[in-house]
Amino acid sequence: MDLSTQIREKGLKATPSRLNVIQVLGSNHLAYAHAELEALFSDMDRVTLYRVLNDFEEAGLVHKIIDVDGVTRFALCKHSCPGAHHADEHVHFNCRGCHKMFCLENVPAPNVKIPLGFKVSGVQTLIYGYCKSCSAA
Amino acid sequence: MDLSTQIREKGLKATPSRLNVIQVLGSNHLAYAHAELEALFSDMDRVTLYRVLNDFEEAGLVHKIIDVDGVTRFALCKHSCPGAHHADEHVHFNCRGCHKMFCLENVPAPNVKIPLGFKVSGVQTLIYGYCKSCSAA
DNA sequence: AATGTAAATGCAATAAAGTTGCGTTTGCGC
DNA sequence: GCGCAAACGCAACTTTATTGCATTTACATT
Ligand SMILES: [Mn+2]
Ligand SMILES: [Mn+2]
Ligand SMILES: [Zn+2]
Ligand SMILES: [Zn+2]
Repeated sequence: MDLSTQIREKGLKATPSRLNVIQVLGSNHLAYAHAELEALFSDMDRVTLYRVLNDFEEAGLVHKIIDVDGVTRFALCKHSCPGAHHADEHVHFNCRGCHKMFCLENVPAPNVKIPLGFKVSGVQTLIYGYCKSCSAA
Repeated sequence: MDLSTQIREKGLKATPSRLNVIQVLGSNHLAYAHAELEALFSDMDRVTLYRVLNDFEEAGLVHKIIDVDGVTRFALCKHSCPGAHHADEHVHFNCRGCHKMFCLENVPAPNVKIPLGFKVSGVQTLIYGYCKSCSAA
C-alpha cells in the first residue's frame, strides 16, 4: 500500500508535507528530532512540521520517544497502532556519539517486578552507548 | 554526617540555596522538576536554581532523569556517585495522575539482550502508570 | 577576628523549543 | 469543476534553559 493511502486511511489528507515526512521516517528504523526534519525540509514551515508530527502521533502512524538528552523524537510505527494508543513496547538505543536513536523493533521490553501499590501501564526501556559506526571510530 | 559537610566534601560551598535544595531532595525518594523547586523557594533566583542542580549533578550528589512528558527531574543519589559518572541504575516510576517520579532504589535495571554492534553504556528503565494514591482515587 | 579571593549569586539579555490565533490555500468528496 | 473542512504559513507568544557580568559571600589564611 502506498504512503498516500496509509495517510488517508487515518482520516488525514495526503499533503506534500506529510508525504515528505513519512517517507523519511519510513526509510530506516531511526527516530527523528524536529530540528533534524526541519533541516531536511527547509521550505516547510516549522509550525506545520510540529502539526504533522502531532497529527501522525495521534493517528497512530508514528510514536514519540524522548532521548537521553531530553530531545523529543518521532519514529514510524511498523505495526500500525490503533489511534493514540501505542502498543509499541520495543527497546530504543541512543548513541552518545552521533545521537542517533534506533528503534530495536525485535527487542521486546523486559518486564520488571515493582513494589506493590504501583499500577503499571507501560515500560520504556532506553539503552545508551555507542552504535556500530561510532564504536569503530 | 550533616548536609553542609556532604556538600563541602564535593568541593562546593555550603550556601543557603544549596542547603535548601538538598534538604528537600533528601526528604523522600522523589525526583523534582525545576518548576517544583522554584515554587518551593520563591526567593531564590531561577538561574541560581539551575546552577545548583547542575553543580550537584556534576558533583555526583544528584542524578538527572527525564520523565515521560520530557520534563527534567533531579533526585538525590543515595549511594554517592563518583563525580559526574552516575552508577545509578535503578528503575523509576512516573505517575500519570500526579506526575510524581519515584526512585525505586531497590529495583535494579533488568539487563537486555541487544543486537551485535551496539556498545552498551547503560540502561534507563522508566515505568509509567498510577501510584498508590492515584489508583485509589 | 579581620582579610583576600575564588566561588556563588542576582539580574538582564539571549536562545531554543513548543504553542496559539487567524487569514489564506488546498486536498478531495461530491 | 465546486464547495468546504482541513491544512498551511506567518506572526505573536510562552516555557524552558543558557550566558555574561557586576556584586556578594563562604571560607581558608593570617
Ligand atoms: Mn521506536
Ligand atoms: Mn532515581
Ligand atoms: Zn553513533
Ligand atoms: Zn500519583
